[in-house]
Amino acid sequence: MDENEKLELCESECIHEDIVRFVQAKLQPAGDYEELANLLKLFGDPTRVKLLHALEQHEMCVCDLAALLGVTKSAVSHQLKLLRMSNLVKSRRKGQNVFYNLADDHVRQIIDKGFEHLWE
Amino acid sequence: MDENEKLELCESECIHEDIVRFVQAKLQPAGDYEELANLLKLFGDPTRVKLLHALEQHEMCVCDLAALLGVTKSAVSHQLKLLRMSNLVKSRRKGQNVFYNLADDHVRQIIDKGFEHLWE
DNA sequence: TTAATAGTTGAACAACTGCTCAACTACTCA
DNA sequence: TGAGTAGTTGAGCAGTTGTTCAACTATTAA
Repeated sequence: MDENEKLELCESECIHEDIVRFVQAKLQPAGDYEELANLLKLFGDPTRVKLLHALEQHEMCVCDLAALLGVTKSAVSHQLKLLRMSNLVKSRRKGQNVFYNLADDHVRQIIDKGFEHLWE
Repeated sequence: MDENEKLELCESECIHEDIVRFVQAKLQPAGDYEELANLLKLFGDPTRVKLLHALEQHEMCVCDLAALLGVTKSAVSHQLKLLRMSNLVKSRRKGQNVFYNLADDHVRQIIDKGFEHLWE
């Protein structure tokens, strides 16, 4: 179903067609919102967002993070895997430890904007 | 259980205590991460993030959004309620229509950072 | 006042998510 | 090599979430 069909099939009749078409033209392809949601979803869990904020402060190994967050190493490792798959964190092994770091500065920026919204 | 107890009770023994305490001191109170996660969670659904990105382009009524997203007015209204409760959107009634707008610029900034991360 | 359209709400359900547990691999040191 | 610690993984589950449906309220126009 293309975008025009969606407009026609809609249950409603109050649609401001000119505006809807204007906005439609500015939106990204549907798949982009899927990807974006899958990325931003990772910030939507208290454990994960605390974990990310912690890694903003200093690189840490899985044990450190588990202690800091008060959850098992397994739980941390599961979350880190998701974050790694979305390129939010990167890891480096040093002996028995695997140290985790933020992959780039976007994490910090998103978390900062979130806190700004809450605090302002 | 305070933060020191968490450290002591942890199953692991490899903890880098100095680093963990250093990071601990920089973290926010636990409740802040709950709030932050509840906020950012709203960006973690394709329908909602598309809706927000659409409102970035122009204010729209519920019918317009339903047509644009290809979902029912009910679904849109449920989502808008969540977004309103978190001060991400605001509404104004004009006759039979209720027009929705972004409440401030944080939405745009968070979505932009998300797309940046995906595209860079 | 009545009919019509816009929008909201609560219940119910299917799909998803984050945790724990147990079993596994990886590395180190004696 | 073998024991010990760090980390990963998959299954299973309890709790959560996004949608639809049906019933409701709000506003307008005749």
